Amino acid sequence: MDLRQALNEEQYAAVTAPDGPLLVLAAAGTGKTRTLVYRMAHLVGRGVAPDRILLLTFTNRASREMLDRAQTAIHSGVAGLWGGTFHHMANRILRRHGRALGYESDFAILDRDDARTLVGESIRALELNTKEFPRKDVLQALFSRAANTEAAVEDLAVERFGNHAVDPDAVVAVYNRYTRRKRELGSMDFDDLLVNCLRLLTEHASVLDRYREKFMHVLVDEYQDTNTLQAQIVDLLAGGYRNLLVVGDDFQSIYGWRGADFRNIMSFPERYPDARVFKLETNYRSVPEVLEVANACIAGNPEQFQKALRPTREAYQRPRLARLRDGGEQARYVVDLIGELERSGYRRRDIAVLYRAHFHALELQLELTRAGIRHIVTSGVRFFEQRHIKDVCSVVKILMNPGDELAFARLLGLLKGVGPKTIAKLWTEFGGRFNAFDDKQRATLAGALRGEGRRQWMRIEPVLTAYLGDKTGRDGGEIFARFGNAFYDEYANNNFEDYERRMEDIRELSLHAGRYETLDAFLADVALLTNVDAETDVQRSQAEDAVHLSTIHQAKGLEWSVVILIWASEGMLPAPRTVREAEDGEAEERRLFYVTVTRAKDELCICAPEMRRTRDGGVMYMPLSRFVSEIPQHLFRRVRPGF
DNA sequence: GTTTCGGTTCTTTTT
DNA sequence: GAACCGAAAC
Repeated sequence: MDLRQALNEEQYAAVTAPDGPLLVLAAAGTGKTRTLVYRMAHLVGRGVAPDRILLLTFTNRASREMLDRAQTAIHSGVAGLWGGTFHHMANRILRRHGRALGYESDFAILDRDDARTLVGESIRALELNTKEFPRKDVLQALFSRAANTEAAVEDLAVERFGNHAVDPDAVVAVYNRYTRRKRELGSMDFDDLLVNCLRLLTEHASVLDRYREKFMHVLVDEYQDTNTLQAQIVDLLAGGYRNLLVVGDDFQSIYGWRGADFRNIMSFPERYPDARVFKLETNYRSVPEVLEVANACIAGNPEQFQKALRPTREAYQRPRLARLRDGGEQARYVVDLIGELERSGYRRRDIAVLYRAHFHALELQLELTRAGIRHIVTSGVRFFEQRHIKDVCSVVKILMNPGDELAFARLLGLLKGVGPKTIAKLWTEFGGRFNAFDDKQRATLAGALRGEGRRQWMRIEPVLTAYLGDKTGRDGGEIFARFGNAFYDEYANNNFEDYERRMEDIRELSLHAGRYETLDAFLADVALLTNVDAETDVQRSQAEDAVHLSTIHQAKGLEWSVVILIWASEGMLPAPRTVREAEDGEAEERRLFYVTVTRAKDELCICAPEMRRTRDGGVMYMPLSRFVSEIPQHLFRRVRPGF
């Protein structure tokens, strides 16, 4: 492997840097992934065993991509290297050592939907479910924010609801109850994974020492999007050998609302005074005209590292700026544009349409369908959070973990004539554990049901007992098929319009589960794999030659020949709520615009409708997004579609 | 007493 | 859609 040949000067310096803390400031499109992959290869080449390396990434997709590429680059392979998201790593450590904090190794992970359910239950139990009191999803978001910023729930409640008629103490009461319920269920939500991992490393020196010793090298991708918990975890883990490499770009920090603090990357040199700093500024991705727009955009956020993206590509043409009448005209314009691009040689898979929020794309989806243009939407609903997926997973969950109240409730709730009351009564009667192997419990359950619900249950029961009977575990996917045949096929057919698609999902799930050695291992992953679908979207759009539709957030780390941004209008981008409520809202929204621009290799087209129908039937005029109008207009090519 | 159904309202971003 | 509420149906 010839590093000199594979890398430019900047990258080579970072890849071959000696041990010790390293900060790589990698602007968009400058070969950041490449640098990380080759650094891993370099370390292994120098004799570091792969299992002494920890690679922390922001998404599962990024982790997989890097490990795949490293595998190719290194002849001896990277088997044993720990790679994944912070949540994955925390999960792995906590399964092993969580007992020190009072958790069993088979603790359940609550996904967002589960967490919301528990919060809702707490609100109800405290009889706070009035019109004035915040809804469960609002409070769940607030609790999450508190965890990720290490703030007190009470402070956030005062800040958020102080001048409304909401009592902060009541919010705290809900929080306490929610926390207690989580403990009762022996479960953790996403945030607990991080919080508890940090606690474990802080309070249990033996655990900390073990991992400090293990991880001789720690590499962190997208460091600008780490929050305080994650930064502390990294500092602790790397605290022994101090071989810490962090890569990031403060200008692509777009997760502030989730507690990410780009000051982590700004202050890295202060926390590690001996850190070497490398800058990657040579951009290989985009044509100069696109980079000019990106550079002009940076100027809007003066308090950040000012850096310039240096182009390497030939001059091409300026990005288009299309001012359109309304969403309908925009949708038709995008369809026409795609046709035009296809005629000039682009494939559909080279094209992405990006937007701030999922609902911005609704109109366009209809128009694309009407025009027969294949497209793939990276949807807002995570694969494993969809109802039908959670329904069939509940069968496996209750089998593996008899104390999983949420799974029990979900499964029984599918039966005709069974509602919350019946479920609660049974659960109490069972003493908080349902063991499908227990004949008496099964008899009680069957006895409590009548009519159609009972008939349905009698068909489900053999699926459970058969599973426990033969203890297969190996062919994990089988149980989904059996449950489908016995009950869910019919249920789905009666309850879902898009029955076909959902059953297809379940077959897919069954295959996926079958790839795991045990169902336990599958379950441990399920909650964290919420994005399985989104991460295969890229491959799907490639394979099916489809236009890719995605939020800007989910486009992070990706690139396309052609990027079309829709709704670059005030009121849509920036999102008004962020500007209003978040401290650095406008700056972060500007970074979002920057991320959009820097995804484009050849063509960038910015669409900005002038009008939008309001709910009450009126019409709202929308100026051009401030992020577009603050940029020198001669950098754009104005287009006026002729209608 | 429970469940189910129908009408209404709102929709930022996600591990 | 999906979350919520109130009314109808079982």
